[in-house]
Amino acid sequence: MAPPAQHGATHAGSSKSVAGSMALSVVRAAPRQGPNAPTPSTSAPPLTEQASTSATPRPEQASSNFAGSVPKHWSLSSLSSDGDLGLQMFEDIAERDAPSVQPAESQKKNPPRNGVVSRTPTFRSQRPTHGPSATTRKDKGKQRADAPTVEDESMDCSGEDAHHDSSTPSWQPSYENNPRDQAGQINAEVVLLLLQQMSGVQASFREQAEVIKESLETNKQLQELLAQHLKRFEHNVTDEDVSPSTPVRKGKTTSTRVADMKVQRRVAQSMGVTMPLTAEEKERRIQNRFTERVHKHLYALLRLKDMSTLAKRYPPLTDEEIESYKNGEGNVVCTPEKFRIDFEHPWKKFAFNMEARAIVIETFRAKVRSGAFDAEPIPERLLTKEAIGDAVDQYIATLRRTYRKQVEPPTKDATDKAQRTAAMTTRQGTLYRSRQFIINRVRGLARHSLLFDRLSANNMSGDETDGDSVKHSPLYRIILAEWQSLELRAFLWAIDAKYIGYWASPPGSRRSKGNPPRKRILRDSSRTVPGVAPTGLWRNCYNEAWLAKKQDWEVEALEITPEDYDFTVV
DNA sequence: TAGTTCCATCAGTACGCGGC
DNA sequence: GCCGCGTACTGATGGAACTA
Repeated sequence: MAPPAQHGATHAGSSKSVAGSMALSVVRAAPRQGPNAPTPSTSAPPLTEQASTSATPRPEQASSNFAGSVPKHWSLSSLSSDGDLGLQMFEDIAERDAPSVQPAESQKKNPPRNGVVSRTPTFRSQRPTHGPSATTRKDKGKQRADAPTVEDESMDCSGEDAHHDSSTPSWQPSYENNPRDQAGQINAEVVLLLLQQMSGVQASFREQAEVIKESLETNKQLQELLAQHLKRFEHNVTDEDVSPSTPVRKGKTTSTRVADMKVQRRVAQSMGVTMPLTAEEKERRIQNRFTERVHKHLYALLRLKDMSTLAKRYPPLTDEEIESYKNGEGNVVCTPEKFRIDFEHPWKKFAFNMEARAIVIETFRAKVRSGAFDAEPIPERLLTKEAIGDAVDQYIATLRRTYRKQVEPPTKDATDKAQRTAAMTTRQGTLYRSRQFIINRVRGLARHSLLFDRLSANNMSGDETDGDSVKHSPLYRIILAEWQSLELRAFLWAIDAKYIGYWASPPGSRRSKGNPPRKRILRDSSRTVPGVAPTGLWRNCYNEAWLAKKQDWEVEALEITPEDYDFTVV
């Protein structure tokens, strides 16, 4: 596979350019090493989750397979209602088996479409073929209209519907009163039919039991998986170890933990589960809303429509103005009506700015007291002068940055460089989240969460636009992170291929909406940068040549786990 | 219309430097 | 040594683009 040839399509195109790279040799070598090789096999088209987890039917599969054997409104959730399930099963079996004992005339009325039984391989396909085909079930509505319904057959059992008495088993010894009973040969056929019918019903019950058992097992596995995710989710919030056997890197930043939580939420969503907000997320929302309100308040005091006029509207005070302010002449004042900030002088030590700061705080408190935010009140603990002051100070730092940019605009090169850097950082974040997602979503990859617990977005390799301009669809040239070993790179690219596979054909639905994941390729011209090496990884995660260049104390600080990590991707 | 990726921009944090 | 400021780095956020 082409390295992160995240799309299979890039394999061929990049193979030539990648030929000289060491990474390719690893990637290419993988298929020859067999399935048990330590490096992941990535030569095949990106594996989908379906392929990787085909041994056990997923809940989506289970429920869809079930659709062929139980009424359509039935779902996994129905498992909680045994009584209902039993009734639905009985209805289904009775309906399904009915055609086998229908009078010839009735069978002519409802022949299987195309005369053949065409089915997809489902649980049901393992059953004896005496049941109805999937195509006959498709006509269920019409069949119910034309042929006896389940309810009709139930009535037959009670002997209330005379025209079914020859085909419907009854537990009452009725042959003594049945005219045809007197012709013993007919009775024998009836008995034979009954025996066959009972045998079929028993077999159906056994099959249904198997289906339910499998479904319960699938459901149980799903619940276990979700429980694991929830546990990890909570763990991310509390930053406590799940167990001694799962060492977790403590150095993850708050924002990375937030990103991890979002990934967990997306994983749960892909399984049809909505996770409740954690305490940390609730607190963050409150804090963010508070900060946003303070910012808007300051923005209103400055009477700004947008940031573009900040420096023009608020030039620094002249020496004369400063002197006048100090003397209290009243020519230069800072009031809510004539609010002003001097972005050249210090924010917390320049008297004029100190007064401006106090005005922001007091007017915001007055705004709160007037009931401006009563719809979604701000907690009392955030209404202190200190808390409001902190929020103001943070925003002033941003405003000062904006001011300086307007007074001394950066050069185009500097702007371009900053934009490229920001874009690459964002892509690293996207890469991290997508890798986290597939690790958490695909059961067979779950064990690699141990590795990802020690990684952050800034540990991912970067990339840059391949070529002078962005084309559609754009190609991104990988920037290698020097600290990563070849095995780790190959593993990460294999994970990327998995994600592409999942994105292209998510289980139970069509291709994912939205832009495709970016295509990343390795070129001969690909740059190598030192990158940010995480601590606590296994020794085969780090590049030996890179380690050899490090000082002893630097290597020690990495706290390398003295074991090899098993990068196998199945 | 919804969900995803991308980019540009905003915002928080850490660190270095200089003045006091 | 402390404090304020500037800078760089990093992640979050919002809107555009895109597609099912």
